[in-house]
Amino acid sequence: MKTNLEGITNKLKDNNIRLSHQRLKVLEYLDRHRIHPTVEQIYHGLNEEIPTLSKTTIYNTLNKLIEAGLVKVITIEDNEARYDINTDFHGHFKCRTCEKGLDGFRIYTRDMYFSGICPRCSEQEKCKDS
Amino acid sequence: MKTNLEGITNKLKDNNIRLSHQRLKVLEYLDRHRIHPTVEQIYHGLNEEIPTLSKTTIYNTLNKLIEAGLVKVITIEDNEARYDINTDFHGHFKCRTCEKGLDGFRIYTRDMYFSGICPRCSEQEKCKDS
DNA sequence: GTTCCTGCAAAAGCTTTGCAGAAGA
DNA sequence: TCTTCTGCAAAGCTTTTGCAGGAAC
Repeated sequence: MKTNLEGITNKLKDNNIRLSHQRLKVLEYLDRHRIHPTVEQIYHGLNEEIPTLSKTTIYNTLNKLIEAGLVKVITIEDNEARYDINTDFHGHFKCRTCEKGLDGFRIYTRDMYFSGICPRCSEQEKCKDS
Repeated sequence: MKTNLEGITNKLKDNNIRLSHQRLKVLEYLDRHRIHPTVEQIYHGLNEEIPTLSKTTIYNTLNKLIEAGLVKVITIEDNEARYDINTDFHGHFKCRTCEKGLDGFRIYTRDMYFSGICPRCSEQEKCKDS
C-alpha cells in the first residue's frame, strides 16, 4: 500500500517535471494522507510547514501530476475535486451520515466508471499507425 | 430501459413536489436523453420549447429530484455535474478521445463508488431507534 | 387563500489564467 | 543562461441564494 516516494521523484524526472520543494511536499502529503484530500485540505495541511505555499501552486502541481498519470482526480458529489496518489484499481466508499468510512457498509448506491478508448477511435488510431 | 413518466409524476406527488410545466419538461428531457446531460445541455435542449426557462429552475428541479431519489448526480471529471434519471446500478463508460462510447472499450482507468452507511453510524442509528 | 415555484440578479465557491520575480537544471 | 516554477491578483465557471411576482393546489 505504501508508495515509494523515491520512485515517484524518478517518475517526475522521466516526465520532465522539475522537482521543487513545493511539489515534493504536495506529493508527501498525498502519500501520507490516503483520504482523497481536497486542495483545501492539502493547503491547510501544509500551511504550518510552508506558510507561503499558494493554492495556485497546489493546483499547478496536481495538474502536472495528473498529466503524468501519477495522481488521479475524483469528483463525486460536492463539486470539489479530490486527489488520489493510488492509481491502482480500488473502490471508494463514502458514508452518507458521517461522510467517512471503509468496510462494513450498508450500500445504497453503486457506481462504476470506466475510461478508455472506444471502438471507433481505436479503429482510427490503427489507420493512423499504418 | 424506458422509464414510465406517469410513474414519475406519481412519485412527485408522493414526495409533495408540485408538478409544474417546467419540472415535467426537465423530467421528459432526462427521460429522452440518457447521456447524463449537464445543466447546460438541458438548458439549451429546452430553450426552443420554453424560451423563458431559467437555469435556476433547472437547478432547483434537479435538486428536488435528487432529494426524492428520482435522479442521480454524476460528477466525474470536468467539475460539472451530470444528471441521470436511471438510478439502477449500471456502469458509466467514457472515451478519452471522442468523449462518447459504450461497448468494446479499451479500458485505462476503473473506478467504483459506493455510498451508504458505515458501521459506526449504523450502530448509532440502532441505538436511536430502540 | 395559502403555499410553493419561477426566474432575475447577485453572491459564493472552486479552478484557471496572466504575469513578474524567483528558483531549478 | 535558459527554461520552468511560484504565487499574487484577477477572471472564468458552475452552482446557490435572496426575493418579488406568479402558478399550483
